[in-house]
Amino acid sequence: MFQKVADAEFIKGEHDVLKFWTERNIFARLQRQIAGRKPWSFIDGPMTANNPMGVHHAWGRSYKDVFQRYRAMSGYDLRYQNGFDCQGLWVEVEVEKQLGLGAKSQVEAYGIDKFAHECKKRVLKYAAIQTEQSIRLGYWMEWDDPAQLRKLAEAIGTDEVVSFTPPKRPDEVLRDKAEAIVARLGNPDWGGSYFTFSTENNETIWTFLKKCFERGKVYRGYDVMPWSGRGGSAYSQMEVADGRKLTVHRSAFVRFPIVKKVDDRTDQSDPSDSPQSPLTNEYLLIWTTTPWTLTSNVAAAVNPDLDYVKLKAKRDGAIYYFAKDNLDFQRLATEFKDGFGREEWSWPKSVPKLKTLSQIFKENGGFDIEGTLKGAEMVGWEYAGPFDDLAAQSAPGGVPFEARVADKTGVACHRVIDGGRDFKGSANVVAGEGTGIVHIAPGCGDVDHVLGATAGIVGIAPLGEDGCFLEGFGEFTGKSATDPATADLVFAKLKEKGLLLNVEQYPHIYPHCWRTGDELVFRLVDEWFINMDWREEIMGVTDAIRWLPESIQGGEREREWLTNMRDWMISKKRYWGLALPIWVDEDESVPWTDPAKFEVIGSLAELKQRALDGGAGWDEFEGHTPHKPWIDKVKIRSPKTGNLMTRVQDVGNPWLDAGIVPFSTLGFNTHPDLWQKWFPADLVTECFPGQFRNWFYSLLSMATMMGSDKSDPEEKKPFKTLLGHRLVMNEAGKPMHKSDGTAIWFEEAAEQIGVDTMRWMYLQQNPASDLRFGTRHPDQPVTLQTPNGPTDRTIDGVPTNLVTSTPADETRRMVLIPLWNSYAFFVNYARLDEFDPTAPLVPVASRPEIDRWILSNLQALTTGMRAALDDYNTPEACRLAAAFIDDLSNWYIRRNRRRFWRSKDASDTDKLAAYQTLYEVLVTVTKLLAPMMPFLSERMYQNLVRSPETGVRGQESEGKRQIDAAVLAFNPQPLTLNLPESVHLCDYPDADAALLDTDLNARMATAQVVVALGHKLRDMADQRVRQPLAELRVSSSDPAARDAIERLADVVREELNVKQLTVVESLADIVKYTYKANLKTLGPKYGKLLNVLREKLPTVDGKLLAPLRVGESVTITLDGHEITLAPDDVQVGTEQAPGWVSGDDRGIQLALSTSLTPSLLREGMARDFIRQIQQLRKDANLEIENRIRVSYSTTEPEVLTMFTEWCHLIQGETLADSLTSSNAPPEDAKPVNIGDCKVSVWIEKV
RNA sequence: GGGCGUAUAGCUCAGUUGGCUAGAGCGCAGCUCUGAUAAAGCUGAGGUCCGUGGUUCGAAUCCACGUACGCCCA
Repeated sequence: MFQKVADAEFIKGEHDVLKFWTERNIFARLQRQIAGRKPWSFIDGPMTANNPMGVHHAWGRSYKDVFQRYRAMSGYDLRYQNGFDCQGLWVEVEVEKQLGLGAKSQVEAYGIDKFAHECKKRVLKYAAIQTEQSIRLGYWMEWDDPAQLRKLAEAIGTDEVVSFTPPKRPDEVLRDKAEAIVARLGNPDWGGSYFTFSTENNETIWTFLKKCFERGKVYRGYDVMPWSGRGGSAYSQMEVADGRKLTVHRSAFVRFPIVKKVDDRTDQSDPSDSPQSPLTNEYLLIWTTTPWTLTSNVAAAVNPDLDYVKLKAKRDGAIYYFAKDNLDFQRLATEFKDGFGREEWSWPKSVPKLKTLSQIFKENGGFDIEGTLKGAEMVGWEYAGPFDDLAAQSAPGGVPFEARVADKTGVACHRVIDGGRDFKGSANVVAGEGTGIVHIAPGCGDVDHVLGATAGIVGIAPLGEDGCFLEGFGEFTGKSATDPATADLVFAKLKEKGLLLNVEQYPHIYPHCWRTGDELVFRLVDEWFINMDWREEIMGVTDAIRWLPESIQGGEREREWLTNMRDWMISKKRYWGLALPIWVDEDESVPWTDPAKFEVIGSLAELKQRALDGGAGWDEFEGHTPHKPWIDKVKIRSPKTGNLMTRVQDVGNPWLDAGIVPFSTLGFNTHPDLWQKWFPADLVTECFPGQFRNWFYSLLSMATMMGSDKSDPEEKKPFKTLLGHRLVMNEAGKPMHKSDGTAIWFEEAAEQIGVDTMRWMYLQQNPASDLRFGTRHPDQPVTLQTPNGPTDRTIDGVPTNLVTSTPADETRRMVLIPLWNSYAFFVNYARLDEFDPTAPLVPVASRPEIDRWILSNLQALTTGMRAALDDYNTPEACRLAAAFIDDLSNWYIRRNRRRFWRSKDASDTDKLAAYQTLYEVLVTVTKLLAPMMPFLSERMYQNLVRSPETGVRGQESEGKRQIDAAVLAFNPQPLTLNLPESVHLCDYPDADAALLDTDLNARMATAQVVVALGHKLRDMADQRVRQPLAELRVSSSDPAARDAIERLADVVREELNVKQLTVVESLADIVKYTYKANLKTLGPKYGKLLNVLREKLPTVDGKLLAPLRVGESVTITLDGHEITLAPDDVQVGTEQAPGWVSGDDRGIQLALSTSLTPSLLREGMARDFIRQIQQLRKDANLEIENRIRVSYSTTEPEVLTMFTEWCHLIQGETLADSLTSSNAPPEDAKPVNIGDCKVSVWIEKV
C-alpha cells in the first residue's frame, strides 16, 4: 500500500533519506553490487583540508557525484576515492595563526616537529568536517569515518596506540600509533580518502623527481621573487594576486650622470662628443617607485626603436635624455578619474594629480628641446651610478658572487642597454608612466634579473631573508627595504649628490603579504627548478585529452600556458610539505657545475640503503613520516668525494602533491595491477580558473614525465576528459568573500535551500559561466535545522545567517514542486483506488494515444538523458528532465485527471491503463533523476516501489513526518519481488525502442500548438475557457498536421472546450488568407528578385495561391517573371472574419466560432457553478473523497433552467448527494457570479 | 602593453550553414484555468541585437576598425 503524500518538506526529507542510507548501508551494498565490473575511473582533485566547505565547493562535487552515480547505475565498477590536499603554505598559515606564531623564526623556536604535528592535526580535523559536509550533499564516496579521523588527529604526536577500522575492512581493527596509521590513509587495501601527506604520495613524487633528475632536468637556480620579510618566504604569483592593495609610494625622478657616449654596436666613439673626457652636465633621466633598489642599480635600459629627446633645463643648463612621448604624457590620467579597477581602489584624496614631465621642468625654470634621437643611439653609453660609493657596487662578481661575471663589478657595468623584448616580442621598455629609460637592478626585480643575465652584467641583491639590507650597503645595512625611513635616506643621499629631480606621491597597486599585510619586496633567492624544455611532450599529451566545455577552449589555454611558462620552481623555504629528495654535497670546493654536487633519491628504500651504506641518521628518522624535521637527519655519502650529503632544507611545491595523484593513489609503485586497471582516469572535473597552470599543469607534466618510456601520448595521458566549471558568485554576480560575511557556508545553503535544489542549480548551469548562486545576509542570523538538531553556528563558530536565492526558488518551483505534485497526485489517488502495481498490464497498444504519447516521450527522455550524461552535459540532461516534468504535470496529468477520478470499477481498463502508465513514468523518472536528485528520487522510489511491496501501513491520521519516516524506516520483511531496496541500486533505465513513437510525439506537439493558439483566440474573443464554444475549424497545408489534429481531436476539443472540431480543406469562407514569402527557401532560388516577391506576393489574388494551402505548387507571373512557388515557399496566415476569431501558427490556421446560443451559455454557467463548489470544498479543507450537500439561492430564471438541465453533471463532479434550492441562505453563503447571474451557494459535508 | 573571450528586453541568458515578425526564463500588467499543484496557460508592455564601415538580394549572425567589460599573460 502506498503511503499518503502531503507537503514535500524537501529538506526534512533529505535528512530522512540520509538516515535511511546509513541504516541500510546502501552505499556499501552498491559497492559490492558493482565490484568486478568494467571500470569507470574517476580521479578526484584533492580539496585543501584547511577550512569548512563553502557553496563553491559543492558545484564540482555535484558533478563528481552525478557522473559516478550514473556510471554505477549503468554497469560500471568505480573506486569512489575522495582526496584531501594536506601540505603546503596554506596549512602552515592557518596553523601559525592558531598557534599565534607571527614570523618564520617563531616556527623554528616552536619546534618544527611539533609544528608538523599541528599541521597534520589540522588537516585531519578539516578532513573530518569536509567529509561530514560532503555526506550531507549526498556525495557518495568511500568516506573514512569522521569520528575516527578526529581520534587520529588527537593522537598525533603521542605514543598512544590507536585503533582504526579502514572502510574496506569493516570487520577489522588495526592498532598502531596515529602517525603510522595516518601515513597510510587511503591506501588501496584500506580504502577511504587519499591524503597527499601520505608516505605513498610523497614517495611517488620522489619517483617523479628521480625521473626528472635522470633526464637531467633538475637544477638549482636563482630567481628574483616576491618576498615577505616577516613571513620569510617567497610567494608565487597566485599568492601575490591575493594580497594586492592600493598603496601610495613616493616615486622619484632621478638623473644618472652620463660619463661616456659610446656606440655599443660598433664600439666606436661618437665623433660629436669627446670620448676621452667625462661629459659634464648630461644625464639619463630615470624614474622609480622603489627608491631602495637604486642602491643596487647596475644598468639603464632603453627601447632602441623609441624616440628620445635631448632636453636642456634652463636653470642649470643640464641636459636630460628621456623618451619623447613622456614629455607631455599625462601619467595615471584614467586612474585619477576612474580609480584602479575596484571600488575600494579609487584615487586617494590626499594625493594630488600627477604632473607631466614638461610641467616639472617648467616649474624648475623652463626648458628647451635640443633634439631627438633613437634609443638605439644611446645603447652603450656609460653613466655613473647613484650609489657607487657602496661597497657592494664594487664587489667583483656582484652580490652574491657569480662566477660568470667574476671579472665585473656593479660600477663597471653601468651603461645603457637594450631593454629587449619578452617571449611574445613586446618591448620591455616602453614610453608612458616612467621616462622610457628603466633603471635596472638585477638583484631587485624579475624582469631586471632576466635582462641582467642576458646582458651579462652583475647582479646586486641587497636584501637578506628578513627583508633588510645586508653588509656592504653602508648606512643602509640593517635597514628594512619597505621602511619609509629608508626611502627618506635614499632621497637625502640623492639630494646631497645633486641627482634628485623630483619626488611625488604615486598611487599604484602593489603586492602585499596576504598574511602579515606587509609590503612585499623583490628579492633574489636560490631555488630548485625543473627545466621544462620538454614542454612539447606535454603538449602532445594535452592534445590527446578532451577538454570540456568546448567553449572555453581548455586545450588551447593549456597549450598557451605550456608555451609561455618558465621552468617549474619546485622549492619553497618553509616547513610543512613534501621533503624534496635532493641531497647536496656541501663541500664548497665542489662547484655547482659538477653533476655530482647533488643527487635526487627516488624512494625511501633507496635512501635507506644509501644511509646505511656509509651515510648516517637512518635510525633517527625511522618510525617517522618523510617530513621535516625527521627526514633531514638522514645523510648519504657522495660516491665522488666521500663527503656526507645533506638534504636541502626546502619543502616542495604543493602542486607536485596533487599532480602525482594518478600514480600514487592508483598504486603505480605498489599495486601495478590496480594501476593498469584504473589508469588513465575517464574523467577529471574541477573549477577551472587558475588550474591550467596549477593542477591540470602538474597532472599533465608529471604524467608525461612518468610515461617517459612511452612514445604515444595516448598512453601517457592521466585522464581522458576534463570537465571544467567556473566560479560561484552571489546573486548580483559579484564574488563572495569570507571577510565581509558574504561567503555562504555549505550548511547554511544545504539547510535553507536544500541539497537536491542546490545540485540542480549547479547541474543546470552552463559550466563556462559563473553561477549566480544567491545572497548571504550578514545581518540576519538564522537557526538551521540540521540532521543533528538545531544550530546557529557553523562548525568554526561563525553565526549562521539567512541565505536567499532567486535561482533556487525558481528551481524548486519549476522542477521539484511539479515533480512532487505529479507524484503526490498519483499516490493519493492510487491509494483511494487501491491500485496494485503488480496487476497484469494493459497492453500498451490498447492504451489511449495520450498514454502511448507520454510513454514514448519517456523513451525519448531516457535516450536523451543517457546521451547527455555520457557526454558530461548536465545542463542538457536538466533541460530534458525539466521539459518532461512540465509535459507530465501540465499536459499528461492535467489532460487525464478525469480518468483517475472515476469511481471504482474493476473492469475499467482505461483507468487501469492510466494508473499503469503514470506509475511506469514516475518509477522510471525516479531512476533517471536519481544521480542528479538523489534524495527526492529516493523518497519517491521508496513509496512507489518499496511500500507496495513491503506492505508498510502508514498512519494516515498522524502527521506527515511519521508517515515519511515510516516509509524510510526499512521493513525487515523479505523482499517478495526482489526489487532493489534503493533507487540507487537500480539499473539506469534503457529506452524501449518499441515504445518510442516519434510520429506520435510530433502529433502531440502539433496538438499542443493548436491548443496554445486556441487559448490565444479565446483570449482575443474574450471568452473564458469554461464557456463552451460551438466549433473550431482547423486547416493546414501539411497533411501530417491535419492528420495529427484529427487523431487528437478529443484532446484539443476538451482542452479548448469546444463542441466540435473540424479539419477543413480551407477556411476561405470564414477567414481571409494572407500569403507571405518564405525568404529562406526563395532567397537561394530568386536572389535579387526576392524583394519584388516579398512586396508583391501579399497582393496576389488569393484564389491563385489557394492550392498552396493543400500542398500543391503554383506558378504565377510577377513583374513579367514567371515564378513557381512550392508550398514551402510561402507562409500562410489568416485575418479576422465576423462571428469567428482566427489565427495561425507554424503553418496551421485556426478559426474559432464565437457565437453563443442560450444552451451553450447555460452549459458555461454549469461549469462556473461546478468550479465555485470545488473552491468551496477546497476552502473547507474537504478530502477529495468526502461527499457534500449543495444548496443555492437565486432569483434568476436562467439559472434555474440551468440547474434542471445540468444537475446531474454538477452533482457528479462535486460529489454532491443533493442540489437544493433554498430561500434562506445562511450567513456564510457565498455570493458568486454564474455567467452573468448572481447566486448564493453553500455546502455542507455529509 | 600583448593574447583570448564577451557585448541581444529591467535582470539572467538562447539565437544552428546569414533569411527579414530576434526568442526563453525571471520580474511587471491584464486575462484564463484549477478536484495534485506552493502552480500552470495565454496576452501585453519592454530591443539602436555596443558603435561605424564593408561583403550580400538579405547581417544579431560573416569581415574590418573602434568602444566597453571579463579572463589570461606581462
